[in-house]
Amino acid sequence: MGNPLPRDPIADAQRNWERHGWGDVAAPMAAITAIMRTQQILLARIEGVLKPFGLTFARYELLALLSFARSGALPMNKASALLQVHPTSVTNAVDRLQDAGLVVRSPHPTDGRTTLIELTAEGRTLAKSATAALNTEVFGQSGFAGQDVDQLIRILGNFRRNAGDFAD
Amino acid sequence: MGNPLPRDPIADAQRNWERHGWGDVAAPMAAITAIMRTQQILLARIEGVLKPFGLTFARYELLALLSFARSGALPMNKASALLQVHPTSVTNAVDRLQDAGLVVRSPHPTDGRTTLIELTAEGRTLAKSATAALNTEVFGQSGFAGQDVDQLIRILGNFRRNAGDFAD
DNA sequence: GCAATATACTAGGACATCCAAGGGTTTGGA
DNA sequence: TCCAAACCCTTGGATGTCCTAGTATATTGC
Repeated sequence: MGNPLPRDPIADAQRNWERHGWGDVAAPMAAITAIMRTQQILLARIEGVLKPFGLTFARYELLALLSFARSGALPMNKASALLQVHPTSVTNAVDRLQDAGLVVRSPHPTDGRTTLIELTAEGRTLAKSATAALNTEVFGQSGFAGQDVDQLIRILGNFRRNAGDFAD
Repeated sequence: MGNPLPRDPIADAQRNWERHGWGDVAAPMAAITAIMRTQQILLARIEGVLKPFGLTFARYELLALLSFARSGALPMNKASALLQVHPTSVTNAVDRLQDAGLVVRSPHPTDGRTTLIELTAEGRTLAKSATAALNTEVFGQSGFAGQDVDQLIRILGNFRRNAGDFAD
């Protein structure tokens, strides 16, 4: 989307914050802005790898989640909770995955309100291929040093727990 | 969007990865997934604080950027580069900010291709208020320990440099 | 000087996310 | 037993992001 900038725009923002008398929150501001930007970079890489499979990250995540469920099926509300996205986002993803023949909707055997999402054979195969590609091309070359990976997992894990993501 | 889960879904995913023989990339996968989720949490907090001001994060970022430019004006392509988003995203944000009377478009004095975005008095005032609110309600209570903030800035700064964000 | 190339912005389209609302199903207490 | 409250999914609308053209203006090179 552009060439490298001569200077780090986030470091500049941090300096601006300090210059305006907000030095006490300049560092967390910079950290949070860096998280936003890093997410954007990673998402672009992931989408790039998934594109040849006809998948987006949102759809891949759902496919991967289903592939780890023993039965290959999950209620939509369960998927929504585990992926931590709004139920309407799951509806949207399932619509498209179903159109692509990768999942099917089936009624819950005992609860008439619930819809199960079920992986098709084709969906399971594609999930495997896409995962292999992501492992090789993204996770295997994340650009994070081993020790930094551990730091990130620890720091962000604490943050997510405090934010109410999980009780653990 | 939901209550806390009994267990950390990302730690579960990491275990699944290991169980399937991808132990060598399970940790980076978990770190990257955690970044995605953390971004989502932070964005929701920020949007919540900005909503009373009639702003979204994308619009706020542009407003804040302009407020730090000495003249209060920037070419659209410059804004696109500094915010590191696609030019069409800037067009979109400017359209809405202009409708709200917070910025105006003006022609570049010497380059007929370029459009300048200029902060209005109203826009400058709102930027100040919104920044104060974000500093108090988000950056001032980020939930990150002081030392962890430094770690994040360092780790993500290295990542962004390697990703080609800036030369520095 | 003029054509070819590069740059700047915008229009249209595909996706994803959230919120608000609506219709069907279960559950639980009176 | 039965109705209100709770729960589940979907539809419709607002935003934001990106990509692919398309139009207009500048620059370059011959």
